[in-house]
Amino acid sequence: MTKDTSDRDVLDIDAPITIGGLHVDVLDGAFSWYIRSLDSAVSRDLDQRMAHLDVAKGKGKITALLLVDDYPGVRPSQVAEVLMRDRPATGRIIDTLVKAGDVRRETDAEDQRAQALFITERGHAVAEEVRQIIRAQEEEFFDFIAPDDRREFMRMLKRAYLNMRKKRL
Amino acid sequence: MTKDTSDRDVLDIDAPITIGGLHVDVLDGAFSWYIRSLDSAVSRDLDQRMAHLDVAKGKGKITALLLVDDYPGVRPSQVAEVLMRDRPATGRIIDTLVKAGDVRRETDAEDQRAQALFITERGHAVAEEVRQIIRAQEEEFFDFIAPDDRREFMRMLKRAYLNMRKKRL
DNA sequence: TTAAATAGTTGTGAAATGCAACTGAATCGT
DNA sequence: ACGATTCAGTTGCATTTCACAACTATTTAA
Repeated sequence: MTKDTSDRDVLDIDAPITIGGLHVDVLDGAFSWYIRSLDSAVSRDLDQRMAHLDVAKGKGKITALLLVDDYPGVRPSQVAEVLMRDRPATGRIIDTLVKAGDVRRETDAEDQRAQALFITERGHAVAEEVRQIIRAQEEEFFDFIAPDDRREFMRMLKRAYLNMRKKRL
Repeated sequence: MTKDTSDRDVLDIDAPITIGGLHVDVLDGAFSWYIRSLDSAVSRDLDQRMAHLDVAKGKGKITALLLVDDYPGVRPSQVAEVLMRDRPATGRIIDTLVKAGDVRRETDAEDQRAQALFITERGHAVAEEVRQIIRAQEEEFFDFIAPDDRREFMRMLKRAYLNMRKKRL
């Protein structure tokens, strides 16, 4: 992997993590702990940044909105699979998007049981703003990692995600 | 759909992620999305692996237990800080640990307001098993990454975590 | 043509989280 | 030394999230 550029570091990465006087290194090497903590921090931060939008407060809504924006006519069941949620949960997420006027439900022409989801004009605008916010967060939280390392990090995340998903499904 | 090509190149190192017929990385490709999805997958997986333990279902309980195991006499407020939760939430987590017989509450000798938490024999055994499970998950999870890269990936995670924490607190 | 599978909805209960208000203990200012 | 303020933890409550089960409607298979 790319050698880390220590000269850019503001934080001493090898120093033990100290929180409230405790060296949390106990949990070091615990991949899952970092993931969970990062998720918590990232989610909180995103919620704040998106507080003014109707998709705020919930990772599900954001992903669903972006999915519909990218895939006109996508089905709720497909959204559910991406979200790793069951259909009821997904249906309710879509409910809020529809109620907010960001997404439109139609019955799929080929299968009367299914629905086809479409983004509205308003929803598209919101999606654009969401992407903007995500990019901004990305930029801010990665400013301490060199571009090459950032690229590599993202690649690792993706592989980890794929691996996990493969094993669980 | 406003994904610029440089972003796509970053993500298209490996084959595109396909879920339910959708190419998901065209959709998002964002750090936060991977983090969130990974958290979801990791948590679910950990819950399953720990289903037989009384600390199952919840990242808070696990971290709290390990903390108390490593720091005899630790205070709930310190635990709260590590967990990034408020005191009520932390208190209730500790409640369940106490009720399960894994942790013992004492009043701090130096400060009558505060508590000192201690692991019980049972709790220590559970903590050991938890560590075992975490190590196992880790091993299984990373089997596709070479040890060196694994170490580097962990450093990245740790950095991201520290940076996030620094900016938010 | 009936039976089974699929898409989505509704109902319900459990769990996590966050805020405000409260008790009791320590500390600070005068 | 005493009253006010701060701090540690608890209780109550309101909100959100999520999974599971049961239900309707449509499609597919036997």
